Amino acid sequence: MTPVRRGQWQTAADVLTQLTRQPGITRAAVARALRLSTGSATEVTARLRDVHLLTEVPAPSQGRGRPTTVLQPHPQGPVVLALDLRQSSWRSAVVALDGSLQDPQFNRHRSRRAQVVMKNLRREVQQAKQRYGSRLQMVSLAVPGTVRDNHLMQAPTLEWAELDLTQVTEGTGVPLLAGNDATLSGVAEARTGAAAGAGTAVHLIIEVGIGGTLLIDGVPAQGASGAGGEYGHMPFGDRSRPCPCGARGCWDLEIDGRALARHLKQPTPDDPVAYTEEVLRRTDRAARAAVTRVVTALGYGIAGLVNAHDPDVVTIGGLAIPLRAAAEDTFAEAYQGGLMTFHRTAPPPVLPATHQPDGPLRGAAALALDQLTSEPAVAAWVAQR
Amino acid sequence: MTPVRRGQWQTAADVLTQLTRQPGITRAAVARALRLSTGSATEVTARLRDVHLLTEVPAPSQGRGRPTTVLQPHPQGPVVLALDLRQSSWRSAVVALDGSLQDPQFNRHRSRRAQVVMKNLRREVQQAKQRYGSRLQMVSLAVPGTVRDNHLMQAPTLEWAELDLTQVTEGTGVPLLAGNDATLSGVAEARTGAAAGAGTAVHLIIEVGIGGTLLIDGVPAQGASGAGGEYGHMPFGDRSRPCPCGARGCWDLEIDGRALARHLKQPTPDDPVAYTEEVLRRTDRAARAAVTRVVTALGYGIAGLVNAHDPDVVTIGGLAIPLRAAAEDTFAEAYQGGLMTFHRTAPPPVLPATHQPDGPLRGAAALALDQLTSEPAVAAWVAQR
DNA sequence: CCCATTAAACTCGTCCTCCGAGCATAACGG
DNA sequence: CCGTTATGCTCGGAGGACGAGTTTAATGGG
Repeated sequence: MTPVRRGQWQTAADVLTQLTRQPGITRAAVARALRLSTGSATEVTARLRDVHLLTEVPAPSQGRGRPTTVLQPHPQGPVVLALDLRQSSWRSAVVALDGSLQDPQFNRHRSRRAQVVMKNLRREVQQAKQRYGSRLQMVSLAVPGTVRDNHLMQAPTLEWAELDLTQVTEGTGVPLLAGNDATLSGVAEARTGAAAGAGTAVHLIIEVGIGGTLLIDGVPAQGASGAGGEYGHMPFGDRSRPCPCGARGCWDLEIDGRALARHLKQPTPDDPVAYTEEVLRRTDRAARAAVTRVVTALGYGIAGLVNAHDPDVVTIGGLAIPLRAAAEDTFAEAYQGGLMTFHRTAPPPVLPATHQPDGPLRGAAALALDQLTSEPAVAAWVAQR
Repeated sequence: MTPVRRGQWQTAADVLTQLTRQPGITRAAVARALRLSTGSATEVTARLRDVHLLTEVPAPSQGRGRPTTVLQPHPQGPVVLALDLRQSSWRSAVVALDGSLQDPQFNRHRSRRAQVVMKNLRREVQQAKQRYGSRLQMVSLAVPGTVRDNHLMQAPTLEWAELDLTQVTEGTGVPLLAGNDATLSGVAEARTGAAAGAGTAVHLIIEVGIGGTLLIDGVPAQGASGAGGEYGHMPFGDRSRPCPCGARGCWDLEIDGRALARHLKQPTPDDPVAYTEEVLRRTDRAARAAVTRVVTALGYGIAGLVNAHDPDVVTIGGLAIPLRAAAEDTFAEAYQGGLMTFHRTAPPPVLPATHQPDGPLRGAAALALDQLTSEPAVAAWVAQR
């Protein structure tokens, strides 16, 4: 086998990366972005066409000048299977190099037992493998829990024990990329959502507890083993209060349905999300007071994260959006009040996430595409053919 | 986000980067690390020699085989002036491409007034410019305060108002790179210190308050404007307590000399560092109890950061080292107790920083060298000659 | 309706880097 | 002293990117 020369496909890989970042981009736009001469652009696209990585279709003309072409993934090009596992359902989509979700599927769990769910996911992977063969280059899986080296460590909503997620791709030989759903929805926001273009972004999502991630140039800070972003377990709260995670005083305990129930002197709800929505609909003083306390804890915590990370923007998802909306002034006051003085003149905006239901799926796809459009992966794809 | 384009001098830049990471590295070792053929290594070193970026000296032979050469910065090569501004003194050193500190200087402030100190620093820069001419490619400045876009925003120890730091290089045309001292000492630890080789590292240093940084692959998470890493202003403390930074409940207020004084019911000390050292020398019960409280706050806070960032290693500097040493069991208990369960089997080690006094200077140099050894900078150096 | 204008694609010679194979060299050690 | 070993050196060749020159396909004013 001929050894692959260093960087041979670097520019080709860069072109593909552009395609994933801006679906529907034209060849001329790519050339401008990468500062390629038109000659180089001609050559690199021809090469990519030859190896079935992209096709070109005439672009609608925009004013004078010879019309350019729109770059599109090749119909025989590589694809990724993106999976999003949730508490009561799971979703899947096939993703080509432009990041568009094809053939999206939604399925309810019939059983929530880990082994049954795993089996269903494995079947989905096997079907994709059958359908796409060697075009299927990667499976990317979002899960609602702490992920570490493709193992699920803690999944409070699913109530599963530690679980090896690689069984999802077992027998297919397709590489797996598993990640936390909050982290991945953050990736989606940072790439094509409310935090698009931000150098540093903080993403937070409240469902049961709070999840999130720090994103630097669209790349999540995953930590040593992929378990980074557990902001819910920073001790922003009352240190006397134990958290199921094992620590004490976690922020988690101050900002979700369990906190509302505690403030309302009710037992811990079975479904904290539904419970929160219910409390948000109430208009009585006790409910409003409980919401105020939770929103205050949210605003202060976000301010602390802004102090620590100095992001361009903060994006929030899940229950954080209606919670803030229910007490906007309270939130603004807590957020401002928690900021260091010099941040106050132009505090980073706290924006609602734009990808809401698709976030984890799109983020999972984006991280997989990062790998597929790396130089070694492109070189390997060419060699494989 | 922006893909790295492989320019003409990419491999040459890679070689120089290797040199900054491992001073005294041999040509053969570089070739192995970068997977270059011996032919390419010969060519790239010859090219770098031609443009005065490095020289080679015979390496002491290590066993059989033709001896290789040690790569060294060229005597006419580019240099960086590294400056470390402290509360009562400032240091400087000239740094060549191997990161070694040449001509280190130590100076006490005669006056601590901002304008006087700035003038002295400017004079140092001008002298370096005179001595090194166009070889002086960058000035890298560490300051004990929050830095944002080369402006000093807050400097509690210096008691200075907001200050434009670019005046330090005014008139010389040399680019300035200013950064927080704690951040830069973290860079030094992550590159060549206690966190060397760590993918994700958290660095914390207590002097007056606590400073620190998150390092990913040796690169500090600087945030949108360079003010990232203000971990001291996360609300790990008592929310009723206002912080001079403008926020409330800051961790800062729980872990330094000011916290000790509060616990001991004494007025806020003028010099919290000296005060802390004094309390650490005391053996009475009240002092021990105060230290215990502070060390507990330190351990819990670090655990929270570990939960959030999942680092390979945590490095601590400044007063954090003697504080922990004064109550090791207390620290270990708080640290363990604050971790999420799955972190407890193999918690990241909390190691004392190894670069102590040189940290900021070495970190400042390292970040400047990152820029000098980038492909565009190498290409620019070649074009300039 | 034609043609100047415009923007982009295409062609091709050249430069540059890196590779690999073959050869040369400088150490060690029996 | 010579075989072994690791490395450096030389040179032909491959391939990507550039840039200058040319061609092409659109617009829009006269």
